[in-house]
Amino acid sequence: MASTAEERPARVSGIDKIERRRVALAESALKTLGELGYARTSLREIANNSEFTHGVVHYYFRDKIDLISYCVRYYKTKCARRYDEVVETATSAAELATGFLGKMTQTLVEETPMHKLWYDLRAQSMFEEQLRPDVEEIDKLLEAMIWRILSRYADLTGTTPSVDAPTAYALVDGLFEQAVVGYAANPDKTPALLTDRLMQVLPKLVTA
Amino acid sequence: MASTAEERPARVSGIDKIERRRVALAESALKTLGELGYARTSLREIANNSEFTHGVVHYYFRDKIDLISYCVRYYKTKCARRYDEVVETATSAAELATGFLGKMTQTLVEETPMHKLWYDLRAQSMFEEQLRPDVEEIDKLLEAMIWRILSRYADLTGTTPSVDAPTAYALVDGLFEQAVVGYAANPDKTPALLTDRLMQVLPKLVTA
DNA sequence: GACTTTGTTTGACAGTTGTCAAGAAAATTC
DNA sequence: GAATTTTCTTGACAACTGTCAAACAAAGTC
Repeated sequence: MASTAEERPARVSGIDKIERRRVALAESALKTLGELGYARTSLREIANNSEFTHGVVHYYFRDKIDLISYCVRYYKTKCARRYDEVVETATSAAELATGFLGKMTQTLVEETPMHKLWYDLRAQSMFEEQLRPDVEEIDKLLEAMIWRILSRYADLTGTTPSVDAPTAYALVDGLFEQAVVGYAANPDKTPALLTDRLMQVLPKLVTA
Repeated sequence: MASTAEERPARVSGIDKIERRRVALAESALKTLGELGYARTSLREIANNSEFTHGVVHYYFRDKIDLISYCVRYYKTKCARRYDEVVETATSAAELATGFLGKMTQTLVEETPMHKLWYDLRAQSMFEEQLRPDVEEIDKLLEAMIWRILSRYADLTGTTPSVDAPTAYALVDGLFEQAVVGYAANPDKTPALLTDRLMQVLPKLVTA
């Protein structure tokens, strides 16, 4: 839903320009959102932390939800393919596991604000209906992502997944969310703990 | 942290009265918070949905965080012992499993707002440091709760848990959170799905 | 029954929020 | 290079926020 794009009589090159402006705004907004969270982030705060004025935000986005919604969808396109390379290039189960866990702890550490924001927005979507379609879409993407990994893992070990895709996603996501929440209090040990726990769990998700 | 209780020169009976008032305020606040979520709930909204005026809120709580903090701790005392009876009375693994799952789907359905609020607050705690100690405490309580169930389950099946307590909690919590988020969109099928998925997973958390 | 303590109401404050509109500036078109 | 369209700035608005304090009511104390 939302995010009006067409409706402007401008020439073709203008649409691209508008889209690029939108992306710039979204990137700036995501930075602020990641730091402050949904509840504490205002349009003015977003504008202040960017090179734009608060009026511009309203020129490119109908309202706040439109902006957030756009941000969420923009963000999704950058993250759900994170493990694709690992899945495609791994030639053994161990290689896949270490590659997967390496990338996962890496994004946990390097993109903490984005993950915090994601769990925040998913929680908000329980109260704000307008966010629900976007959140649902991302959840599906992430579920598919986990499923690709697990399928490949099963292939490489000569086994088959012993849980369905939604279950696998919920389990892995539970561990990852725990790590994201715990990372603030304990940034040193959390990545290793996550790795350890996923290593414990992964073999249990397949059966010979 | 927070929630000033002593510091009042009142007589003993007065403290109880104050505490009872606090509880009444907290219960009212929890109702509103559960419906609207943390971000959209203001002190005035809380007061409006109660028999009190917004001034009273400030008479019993130093500020907003103090109130929320109190609410969270009050809420926790009512929920982390939810499965104790089932754990103590079950005489077989099957009985324990069905009892546990029954209670879990029941609370999912009957106390949805509270669970939504919990996940919301946990997300907020990533951005609001003052909430962190309370959230951490509840998380520990819930972890212990899950661990009691899993231990008993292992006893009754003559096995031992194959994952540690934080892992078990993260896995079960992942499934439950998925159910809470999904419940809004699909209240009919979600409880059954949760039951099914937990039934798949539970046996995998123990080894002979 | 006067007096003090405790509890509550009410109204106000300063700040912030999302939203919008009028007009300046820049870009584009002819 | 004038006219027009697109982009941006600025300032304003109404509503809402957390907080507080002064006036008021109730209860308890001597």
